[in-house]
Amino acid sequence: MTKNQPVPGLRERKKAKTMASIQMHALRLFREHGYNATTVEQIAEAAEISPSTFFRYFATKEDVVIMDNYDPVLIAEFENQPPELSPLQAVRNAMLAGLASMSADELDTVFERNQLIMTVPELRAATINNLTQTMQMITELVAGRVGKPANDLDIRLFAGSIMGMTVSVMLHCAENPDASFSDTLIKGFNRLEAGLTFN
Amino acid sequence: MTKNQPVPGLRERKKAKTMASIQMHALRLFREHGYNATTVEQIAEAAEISPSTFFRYFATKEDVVIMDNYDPVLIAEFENQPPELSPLQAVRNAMLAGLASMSADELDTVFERNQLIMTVPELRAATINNLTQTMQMITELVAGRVGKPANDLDIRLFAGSIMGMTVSVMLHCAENPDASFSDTLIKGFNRLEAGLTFN
Amino acid sequence: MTKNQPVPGLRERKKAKTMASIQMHALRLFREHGYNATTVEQIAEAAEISPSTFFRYFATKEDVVIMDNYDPVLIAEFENQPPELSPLQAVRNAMLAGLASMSADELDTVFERNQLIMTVPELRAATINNLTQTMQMITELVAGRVGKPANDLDIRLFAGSIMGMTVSVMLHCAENPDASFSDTLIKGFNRLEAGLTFN
Amino acid sequence: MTKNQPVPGLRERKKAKTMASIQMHALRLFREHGYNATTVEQIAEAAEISPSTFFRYFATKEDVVIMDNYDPVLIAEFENQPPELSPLQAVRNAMLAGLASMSADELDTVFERNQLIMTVPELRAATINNLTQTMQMITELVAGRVGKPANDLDIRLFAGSIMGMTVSVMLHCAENPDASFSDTLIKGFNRLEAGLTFN
DNA sequence: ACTTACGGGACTCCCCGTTCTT
DNA sequence: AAGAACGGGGAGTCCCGTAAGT
Repeated sequence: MTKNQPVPGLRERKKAKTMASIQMHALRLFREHGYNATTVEQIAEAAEISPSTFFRYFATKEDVVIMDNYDPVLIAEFENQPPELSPLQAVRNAMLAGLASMSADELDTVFERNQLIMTVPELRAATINNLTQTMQMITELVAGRVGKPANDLDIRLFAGSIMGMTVSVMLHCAENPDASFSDTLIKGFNRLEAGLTFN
Repeated sequence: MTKNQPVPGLRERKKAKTMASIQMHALRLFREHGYNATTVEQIAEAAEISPSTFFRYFATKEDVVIMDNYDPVLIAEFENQPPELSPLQAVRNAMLAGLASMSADELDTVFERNQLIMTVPELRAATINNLTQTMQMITELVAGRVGKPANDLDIRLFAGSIMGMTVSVMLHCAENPDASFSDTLIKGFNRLEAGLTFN
Repeated sequence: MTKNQPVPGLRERKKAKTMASIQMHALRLFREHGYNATTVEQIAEAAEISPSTFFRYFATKEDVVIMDNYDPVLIAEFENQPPELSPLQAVRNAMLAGLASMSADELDTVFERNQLIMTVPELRAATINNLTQTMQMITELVAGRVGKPANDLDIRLFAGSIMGMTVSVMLHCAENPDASFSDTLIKGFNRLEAGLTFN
Repeated sequence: MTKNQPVPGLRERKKAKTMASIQMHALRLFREHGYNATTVEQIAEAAEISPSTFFRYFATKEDVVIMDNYDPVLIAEFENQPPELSPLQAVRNAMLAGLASMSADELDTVFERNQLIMTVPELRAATINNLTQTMQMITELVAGRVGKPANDLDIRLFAGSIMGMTVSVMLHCAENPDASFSDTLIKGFNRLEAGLTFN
């Protein structure tokens, strides 16, 4: 299975390039004219593809903003966490490691996307829904760790709370552009760990 | 405007009746044919109104499922909570009191809607987004209690975590029809209070 | 019920006018560029409406060509036929009377449409399907006349044969522009009456 | 090209097998989810081919249902009919002989397809259109028999009437699953021969 | 006040041509 | 050379909102 890695195939690369091109043009148009005011047709034209090709790459207009490759990274990092960590600590470390592995450029994009997402209601809804799925994956990994079934209530509550906290972090960073994503996230985990008390 | 509260006025009542009728027919159609397969036109026809009237009562198709009157209840209950309670306890008690104030019939409807919501992705997204707004309100109330601004990070993290936990509860109750909403919610708050640890 | 006739309502008239306009522009474009080469968007633009409005008036692109008001005329004429006529004669007379009631202009349009229909395979298929429904109606009327149920095999065979013969007439007239529709139809009925023999 | 008829060649057989497989899966999916609700992509996946390969075997989605090999059989049988028969009798015998040459299994498939075809409007339209072409062929053969040009009106009327009658037979058999195809067809020809009279 | 007409955009699917791969 | 992937483009459906009628 180590084959196929070095040569991703001419086709794959072109596909990835097209996808990136669509995303780039879309984000630019969103920035310039707003999300709702930009039509798929315009994006398609800018990216020099047909509207139907757009939908071949992204199932919905929202997906251009929502989609990322954070999940596999997150999973990989999580599985690297030493077993002596509590589940909460393991998730925290995995998320931070995921962020740390990004280049400055990537982080900038993440930031801009976050801005957009938190501003446009539809996008926010879609993202949160997406996060739910991410958390479902976390659920399964954590379940493995603590030896419980994935549909266990406690595990679910655990994952849901982290998700909700993360949304708060995203909101906060969208409103406070100077705030560091990582730092804010750390604070969030700390508060969860402390039982959400106010001193 | 001499009309008083107890008699909401004939016009108001008719409006409420129409709204309830739309909702009833819509939920029935969703149950029978699925959410996406049911068009607004079909709902309008079933409720014997025109499609445009539908949009006078509900801004979007989603709203038929989403809309509820839980928010004002929640606020009222929250403001009744004694100040010696911690914010977490106050929110918990308010939510439970809100649930307790419902009739068995209302609870049934809530249950059915919850089932639908958690099954259909669009509805789930919309609901969670809606919950975000509810939590925004909670945020403000809690801010008043603890004497911090509403956009304070800690308050936000607090509200977000509760929201995420609540989503987990809704998901769990949708999958386990026998589970009690209140009981599950209590467990959720307990876990938050305990710092999301696994013994 | 005699009301509403003299004043068809401003709305109705506008609707009828829009419909006629769409049909006119569509047929012109089909004539100029061909049926398949003409897109709905072009028709919409020519008729100064939006594409979605087009589909409000005609369920499919084919329907612009197919739709006519011949059926109610046919029914009315059929019911006027004296009962001593054989079913075959009654249908023949009704069809001929329907044709005779048209103005020269209308007949021209019918001719042009017939030309188009028989040339474009999709249109032909749709028309024949449409004819099947017309014949279904004939079936019911004839059933009433001869005192048999509408799903009786003999009645069906009767209606089907007439339909098939009619298609032949349409085809023949499309290829021979000088042939009279009525005359050819009469010949068709005569042959059916004679048992499709060749002397 | 020394290969002979009895052994159609390995490649041909594989092609036929793929074709049959596509058809089988398609009909199953149509039965289970309906014609319109089934996409070509789903059929392709079920038959384990790519969507584009689907279109290599069948020009359109409709063709999966429509296509049969009845035409060449019909022609062969027709040419075997003794010249003393009337054209109507010759066609009837040829059609019946075609049916008689089928195995019970084949007849079952024909039946099921007929059911589907008569139920779904698009398929019905396409089939009838297809029949028109079959009748065009009959036309030519009959023209040869009676010594007239193929575009002769009488010949056309002859063919059209038979086609229409056949559609009625198909419709009737679709609604009455117990009816024998052959018997019903015989009745149809008898009525045509008798001049479509009612006792 | 309630309905109808209509616009427009998202999205799906069919079908076909071209290009790439094996 | 066969077959798969990729892409284009048009038909058609539905949602939702605005404007104009009644």
